[in-house]
Amino acid sequence: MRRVTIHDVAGKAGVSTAAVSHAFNDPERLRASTVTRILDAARELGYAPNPHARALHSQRIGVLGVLFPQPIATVFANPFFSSFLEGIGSVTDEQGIGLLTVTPLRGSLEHAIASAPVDGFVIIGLDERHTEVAPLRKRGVPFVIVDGDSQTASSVNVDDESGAYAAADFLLDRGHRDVLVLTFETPQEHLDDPRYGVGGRRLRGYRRAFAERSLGMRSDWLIPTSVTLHGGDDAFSTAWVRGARPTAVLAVSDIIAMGTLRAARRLGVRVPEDLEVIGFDDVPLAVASQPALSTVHQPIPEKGRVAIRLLIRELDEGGPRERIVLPTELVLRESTRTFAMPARDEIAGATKGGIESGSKRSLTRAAGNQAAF
Amino acid sequence: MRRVTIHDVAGKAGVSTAAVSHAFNDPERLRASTVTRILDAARELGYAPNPHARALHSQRIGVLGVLFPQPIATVFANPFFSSFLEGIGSVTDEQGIGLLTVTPLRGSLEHAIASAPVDGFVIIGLDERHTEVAPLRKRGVPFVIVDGDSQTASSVNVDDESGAYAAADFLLDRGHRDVLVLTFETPQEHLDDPRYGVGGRRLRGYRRAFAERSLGMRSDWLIPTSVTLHGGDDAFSTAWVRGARPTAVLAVSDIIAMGTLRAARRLGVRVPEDLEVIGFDDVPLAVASQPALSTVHQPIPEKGRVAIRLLIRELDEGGPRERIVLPTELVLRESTRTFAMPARDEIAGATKGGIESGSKRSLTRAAGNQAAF
DNA sequence: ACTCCCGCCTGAAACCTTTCATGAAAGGTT
DNA sequence: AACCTTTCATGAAAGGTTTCAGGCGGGAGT
Repeated sequence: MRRVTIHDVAGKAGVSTAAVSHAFNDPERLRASTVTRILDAARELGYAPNPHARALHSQRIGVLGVLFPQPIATVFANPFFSSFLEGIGSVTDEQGIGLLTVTPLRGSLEHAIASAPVDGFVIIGLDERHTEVAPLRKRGVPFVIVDGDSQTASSVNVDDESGAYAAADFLLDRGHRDVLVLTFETPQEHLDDPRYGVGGRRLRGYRRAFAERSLGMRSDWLIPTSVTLHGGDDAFSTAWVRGARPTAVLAVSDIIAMGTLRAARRLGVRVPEDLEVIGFDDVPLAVASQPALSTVHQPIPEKGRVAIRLLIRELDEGGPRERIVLPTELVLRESTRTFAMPARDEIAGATKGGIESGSKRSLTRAAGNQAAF
Repeated sequence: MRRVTIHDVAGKAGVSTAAVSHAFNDPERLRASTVTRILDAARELGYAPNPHARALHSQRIGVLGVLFPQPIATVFANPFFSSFLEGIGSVTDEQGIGLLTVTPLRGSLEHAIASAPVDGFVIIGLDERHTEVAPLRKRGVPFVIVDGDSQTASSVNVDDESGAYAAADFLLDRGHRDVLVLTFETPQEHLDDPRYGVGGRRLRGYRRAFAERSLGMRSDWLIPTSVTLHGGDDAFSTAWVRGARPTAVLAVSDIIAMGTLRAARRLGVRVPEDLEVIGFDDVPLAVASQPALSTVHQPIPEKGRVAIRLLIRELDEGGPRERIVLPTELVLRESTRTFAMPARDEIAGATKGGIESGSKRSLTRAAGNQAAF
């Protein structure tokens, strides 16, 4: 059973293939009666233009790729990425563009990139230094880098350092000195390198707040762990069991922070009375956790939207390269002690757009100031 | 700046284009030295085979689509789908297959389907009755239906009815009579139709348990709501404000149930003392919620894995059509009163494979039969 | 002396669509 | 009646790859 092609339709409608093509792409050029005749024939045969053939000719497939360096299972397990994809998807849906998640295939990201039928990439968690990215440039495939730097492409980042600084500053201000810091697992030599990804930049923010008070971060209280509930749970409880008695925790990611919350509950440590916890990201769940998580808010879906719009613009108009930095903002909820209780409607509104709607605007650094709520 | 093609490489390496093709696809056929010469030239020029051209010829693009009837933002906002995609992704990654999320583009699912460059579809939440699906059949594009029925294609389902029955049965057994039922928003005429999707089947399960005791479900206590935290929160608090005083809640989805938990906390209703709550799905978060949610477990990632494997098999070998029904199982945690406290390691293990692995003493009746995989 | 086979490589067709340049028919003008 | 414009439709090329069916030069078998 061969697939039905434009020729079959042309035959059935008694016209040339060119006419069929026009009927689909530029019906104005044909007499109306011809168009309907062709379309009828097409429907009857179940014909739809072959996307590959079309793409071959037009050099456009109408699909954009989102490139992750992790296996896809890791991606979907992480609420941060879901939220990010949600932002991207809201734009692509509306623009009629498909979305391909590109992850290492059989472990090879290079292969995945080469064989992805897409017009361009949003790349997250990887930057130009990585060997997989360079060939894209060479092949002239446009891309936008998120959470990373680029000399040649547009990038979208968030003011990680200021956000992290604000969180640490807040805790140190309240007198905390025994602060446990939970960070991403990274090759040790890069752990702290601000050029090396999000983790490095956040850590630098923490460090600055310490340094300003002539304090140091204890290196054995800087614990790398995996970005899962379990990772945060494990990191905290292990430290606890070994005798550490922090009065506060700074986590570079909300899921890690939420794992800490869980461990604390199990260990009978009260949050925020005995332990204050501040995460990073403000994933949609942060507001729903128990106690609601204080965290450094970054506009995750917005980040996706901005990135994909930049990419689309580059594709359509070859717009100029841009480097965008979105603001971060410390949001205090129940995992830190505050006098102002969190507003009720913050909770109620969370599912329907919540945080976004409010105050945030300036594209550079709103970070450093305290919560807007 | 034209894209580099196979001709350029052939020219540079001094061979025919066919040789270049072989170097990439079937290097055995060429002398080793020729292969390296060609590959070197290719690398130098930054050549990678054009996926569209390749697909045009081979009739295969190496991408599978997951078809959702909702906008993509809704999809990624729902942990159920994330978990489902996680399962699918674990297989596609390993098999070297790309994954395209196909959602209505500019509101048109039909258009999205026609223009998707994929070799086949996993369709969820839609079945053959829907007009969008029929053309696929006609065009000979293989697909597998999840959570729906099909006369002609393979399908993967879960024993919704038995699972729901078990939940309702459990509550009624304990003497509850004032049970609030929270269900999906659906065109009213189909609300209860078991042929009409997952919601209908679950409702039927609840109803059966009621009927067996000659009880009826009060129709004004059957509340349709949106599948979000907010939806569950809202549905419960609205009912409460209107004077309803249920002693138990059955929700057809965990997110709805979790919304209920949130509302109850706000209203000062203690769970499980004053109110017992049972969800459906057992999303990864259910175990992490506070209190941990009792729910009807369904193997979500497994469902994805089974579906995609079925699809791949059909593509590769044209395997026969199958209808798979995976079991569901009532899992009691903290949102219902039990004497057995939930095992500690159930919580700790949740992030790393959790539920599946161990401890779940089958609390009622594992519904359905074990899957083929 | 002829055919066959071998190892390595190539020419050209096929995959399906879009688009450019062109042609034919119909209708209007002088 | 001759000529010009429009309007509608077409033939053929192009887009990049894969694969089928050889070709080439020479050694082995008969």
